Amino acid sequence: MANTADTPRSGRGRRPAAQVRERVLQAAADLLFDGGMKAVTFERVADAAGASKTTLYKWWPSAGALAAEAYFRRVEPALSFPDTGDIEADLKSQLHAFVELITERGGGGVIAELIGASQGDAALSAALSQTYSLPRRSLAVQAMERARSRGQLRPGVDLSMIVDQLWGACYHRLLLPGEPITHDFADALVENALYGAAPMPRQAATSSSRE
Amino acid sequence: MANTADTPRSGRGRRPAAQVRERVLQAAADLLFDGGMKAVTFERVADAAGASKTTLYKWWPSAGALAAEAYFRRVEPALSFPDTGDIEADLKSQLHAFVELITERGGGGVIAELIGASQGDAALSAALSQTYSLPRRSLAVQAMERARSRGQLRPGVDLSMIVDQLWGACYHRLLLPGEPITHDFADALVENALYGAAPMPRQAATSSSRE
Amino acid sequence: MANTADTPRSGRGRRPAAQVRERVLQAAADLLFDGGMKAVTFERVADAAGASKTTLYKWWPSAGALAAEAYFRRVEPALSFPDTGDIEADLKSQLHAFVELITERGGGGVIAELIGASQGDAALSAALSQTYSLPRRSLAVQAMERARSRGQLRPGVDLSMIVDQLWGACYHRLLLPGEPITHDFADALVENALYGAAPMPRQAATSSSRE
Amino acid sequence: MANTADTPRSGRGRRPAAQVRERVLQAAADLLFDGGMKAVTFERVADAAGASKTTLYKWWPSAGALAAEAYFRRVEPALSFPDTGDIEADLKSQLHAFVELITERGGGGVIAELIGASQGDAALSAALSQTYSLPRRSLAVQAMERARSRGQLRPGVDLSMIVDQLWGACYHRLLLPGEPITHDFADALVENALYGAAPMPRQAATSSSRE
DNA sequence: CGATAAACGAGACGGTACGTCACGTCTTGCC
DNA sequence: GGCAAGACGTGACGTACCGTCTCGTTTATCG
Repeated sequence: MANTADTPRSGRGRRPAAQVRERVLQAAADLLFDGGMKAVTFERVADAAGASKTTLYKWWPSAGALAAEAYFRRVEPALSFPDTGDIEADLKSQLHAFVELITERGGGGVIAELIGASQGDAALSAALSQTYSLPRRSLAVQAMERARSRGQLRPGVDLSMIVDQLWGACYHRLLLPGEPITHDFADALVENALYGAAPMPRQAATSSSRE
Repeated sequence: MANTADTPRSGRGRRPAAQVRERVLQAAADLLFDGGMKAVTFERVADAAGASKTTLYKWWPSAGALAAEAYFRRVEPALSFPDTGDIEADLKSQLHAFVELITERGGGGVIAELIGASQGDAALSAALSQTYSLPRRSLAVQAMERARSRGQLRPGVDLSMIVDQLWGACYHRLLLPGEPITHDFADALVENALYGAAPMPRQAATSSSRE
Repeated sequence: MANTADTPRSGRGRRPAAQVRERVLQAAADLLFDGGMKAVTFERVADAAGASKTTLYKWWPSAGALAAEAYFRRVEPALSFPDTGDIEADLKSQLHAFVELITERGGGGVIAELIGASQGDAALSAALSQTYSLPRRSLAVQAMERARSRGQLRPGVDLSMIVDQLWGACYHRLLLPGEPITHDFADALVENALYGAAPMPRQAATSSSRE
Repeated sequence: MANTADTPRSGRGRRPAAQVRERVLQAAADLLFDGGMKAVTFERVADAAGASKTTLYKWWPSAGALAAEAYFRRVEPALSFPDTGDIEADLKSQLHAFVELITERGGGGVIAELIGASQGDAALSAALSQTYSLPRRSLAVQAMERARSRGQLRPGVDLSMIVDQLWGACYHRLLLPGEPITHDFADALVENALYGAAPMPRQAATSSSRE
């Protein structure tokens, strides 16, 4: 009943690993995009891909990890960070792209489910970190480092924290729904991260905290 | 006539609802705190509480929703927001308490798992919003409104966005691990949210500055 | 959702027992005739009759017993045994009526299910014996006693055994399907019960067997 | 490397089907013989046999069908029909054995419950027909055919009907209790089936019925 | 170039949990 | 005081996956 592909199934014996992997990831992505994470089951993926559960267990530590790989294989991350020389514009541009991703296309739900499933699935958590969150954080930090060297950011600021403040705010609204995720919201995030909410600049900008 | 002492419940007939609920929530909390979300199963909770699955299904739409109620019943939210007149101090104080919650005690993992499970469990998501995230967001916004009326925050700022920028940053590090969640991080979050990362105040802010 | 009757349900207080019984038996018969024995459940009957399970438990020892009473209430046994003076004709007439009952109308399945359920339901078994099988056996035996006194049956024959040989044969084909139950079959049963399958009358018709 | 001796089965993987079937049937028979049909539950059998419910569902369509197979596996049918050349003696011998089975040993109740459960359990009904009633009917009919060819039975008699008249009479008393099932009863059944209850042989033994 | 070993599909297996249904017992509240 | 309403513990139902394991087949590799 399975076997959605057109290739007539070469039989039972050994087949090239790459070919099997490809079919599996295709099937997993299909299931993921119209059924969510809970449709990505070793059982169902094996059936849909014409593969065997044993094979899946050999290559992926959990159904979540398989779903993650299938997802990123399909959406082709396109990891790049513009550098126009204006950090405010660059941050806004990136954040707009992110807002686009998690609101427009079905991607938002999938990302949310992946992050959700990664709590309590160590393998998926590791895969997400390595493939998704760490590279993105790193790119953003590097861009801000360049901006800081150009004098667009104060020297003492923790750049990684700013990543949390921008993207984390979006994830917050994605994972704990209740407030909308809009482009205006993205702009406000960047502006506030740069200029702050206080009416006046800090009087003595040097003081550290918790002393 | 039988069991006067230790077995407080005799047989099969109807028992007071409140009593059953209490036992169920106790059992669910126990399972949750030493086994995580995946230990909170209708099956196991019913068994541990001496209740019946049917009863659980009548009162809770999903195991996740039951876990959430059991969690909040036990950790007694203590929802309050200090108002010392100094919004920076108040925000830091609250954020420190939050950092404390999700790092020190076992609460962090549980909260993370609850949020994780709420992706893909609409009932749990609704329960979390209503019981947890919305009230907290509301308290913080109200405190900042008071601060704004005192002139400590610029009039045009979206206060709800600041909540996302502060707490969302912490959730970001909680749910997509890789960077530590520390008290210094909390302080830096508040300071940057108030004063921004740009070296100079906003250019258009000509009215007053360090001139 | 229940409450199929048109009477608008008189409320919650006490109601005349006879009225309640009537509604319950009607509802049970309805369920029985289009759903078989497995549809006659205390739960469903109570719901359909607008009665309470408590009430049903007070009056019937098991769902099977309730089904039996509902069945016999509806099909009105019409217990009578003709006596035309010709025992062969009378037996055939009765057996044809029985064949009619268990083949034509849906009665056959219900009777079979009742007998089936009575294995393992002592209350139903007792009810069936008392209401159904014993009276019928008794009527047939009495008719044959009259025939014997007229010289139409040999003196030494066990008349109750003949009942088993006639009706039991039909039940056999009803309960262990495989052979059809027809009117020819009924005729053959009566004829063989009267004249035997041996080609000649018993050689020494007086001698007993097992010697 | 582990469990060399007492625990013949280690873990979760696949095990030889025949082995599992054997254990399941043993457990089912045990439950059946001291608890009746209502003790033969997929749940309990699976537990007692150390098997999984899924496995049982794959091999048996209903708990009743499983019980039937377990029963016949244990009581080893020993299907044989003597042929001494005297049909009266042979029929009595077989009927005595049947009476023995359903009265002496616990078999009677089990058979009755199996037949009972087969009403409303199509799978069990089919299994009973195929394994139990049809072969037995066939053996008896064949024996009577041989007797008829020897001239011990009249040519026109429906032999299958005689099976119903003999065994059906016993089932009648088994399933609708009220009259005892004895060896004298068995003898009387055979004698009446052969020689009839009428005082004289049929006047015109050739007439057919219902014309 | 033919034997061997690796990898595969298929799927049965022991489990755990699901969500539902009915049982028989019990309490509450209405009439 | 009796009844409806219905919640309760119990236990079975039939299904879905899990992760492990056996089997037979096919293919690539190496002696």
